Amino acid sequence: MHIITRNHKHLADRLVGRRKQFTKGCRIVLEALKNTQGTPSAQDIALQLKNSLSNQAPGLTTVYRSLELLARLGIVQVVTFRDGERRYELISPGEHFHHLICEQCGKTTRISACIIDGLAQSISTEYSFMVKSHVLELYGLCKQCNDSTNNAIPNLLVEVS
Amino acid sequence: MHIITRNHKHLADRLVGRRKQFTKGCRIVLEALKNTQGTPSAQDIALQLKNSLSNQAPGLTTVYRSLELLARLGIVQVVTFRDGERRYELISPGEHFHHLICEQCGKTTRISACIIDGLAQSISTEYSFMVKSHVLELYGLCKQCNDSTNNAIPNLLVEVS
DNA sequence: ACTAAAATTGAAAACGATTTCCGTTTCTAT
DNA sequence: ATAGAAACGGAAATCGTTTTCAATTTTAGT
Ligand SMILES: [Mn+2]
Ligand SMILES: [Mn+2]
Ligand SMILES: [Zn+2]
Ligand SMILES: [Zn+2]
Repeated sequence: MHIITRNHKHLADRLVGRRKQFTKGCRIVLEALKNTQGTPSAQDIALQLKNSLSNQAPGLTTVYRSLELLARLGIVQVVTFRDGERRYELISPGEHFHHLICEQCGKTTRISACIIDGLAQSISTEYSFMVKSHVLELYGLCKQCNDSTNNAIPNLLVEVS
Repeated sequence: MHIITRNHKHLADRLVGRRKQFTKGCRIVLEALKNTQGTPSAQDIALQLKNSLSNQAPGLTTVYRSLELLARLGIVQVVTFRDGERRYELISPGEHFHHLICEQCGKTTRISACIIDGLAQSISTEYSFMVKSHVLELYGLCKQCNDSTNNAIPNLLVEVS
């Protein structure tokens, strides 16, 4: 906890609004996100903490509140896939990711490829809209699922919509 | 056998799949979508129908069921913005849209500009992932909101994150 | 260290969108 | 007309998330 406090001390200065402090709960949630790969939901995190920390684990409410703060601080990205559940992943401030989501096995893959550069410019001129952020998620089949599906039903159509 | 069939009717429904017919409820909901611009939620639609058709209006449950069928038929696109509420809009089969969402006034604009063409190909080769569909939504400020918030800076800035 | 004020915590309750249940109504085919 | 199948709709359930609020912990002033 000392390490994390030191590493993110600069963030503590920016705390404004409801949540004012970078608390132990936040530190624990941040730690959990660091140690987890994937894109867990708040309940995933709370459960994992309950399993690893038992009675020391922060409650679900605190997990939600911590995630909200971390997101506001810019070190957590909130992502929502088709099931509507909010999921969270660690980022560096200013960074963002997109995802490949397998519709069959549910596996998600972070990708940093971003296509916004030209688009934002053309949107700006065509619609007079200032793009400040964007969401891009790609749905389809991962290699394994695509292979196994093609074996069962050979030559399935390749549709890009 | 009648008793058993009746008691487990809901299970059988789930196995076979739900909606089978294009019913009056669907027709009414479809009509409502045609006459509405914007991207209404199921509750928006139900309320509007209640206002216009009074006791003839389909109930909220039927609105949900109709929207589900219309989406499955490919003539309704389901979109979810940051508030997580599902919204619906009419499309031609195979068609899809993206949106500009003003973070200040909430105005949304459909755009048909699509960036998937090159991306799906490069994703396929780099990640062996078959892209079948995608979600792209752009958040920012519409012209009016941008002008009123930064009247000091008349030029439209393009911030891409 | 003491103490009062401020902030955080978490269990329970509230919330809101969506889904499920199930009795009633409508449709369809004979 | 009749029976079986499907749809309807209101109530209840579900589920992720937020709010409430009393208790606890932390902070800041002395
Ligand atoms: Mn991007
Ligand atoms: Mn597209
Ligand atoms: Zn897969
Ligand atoms: Zn606006």
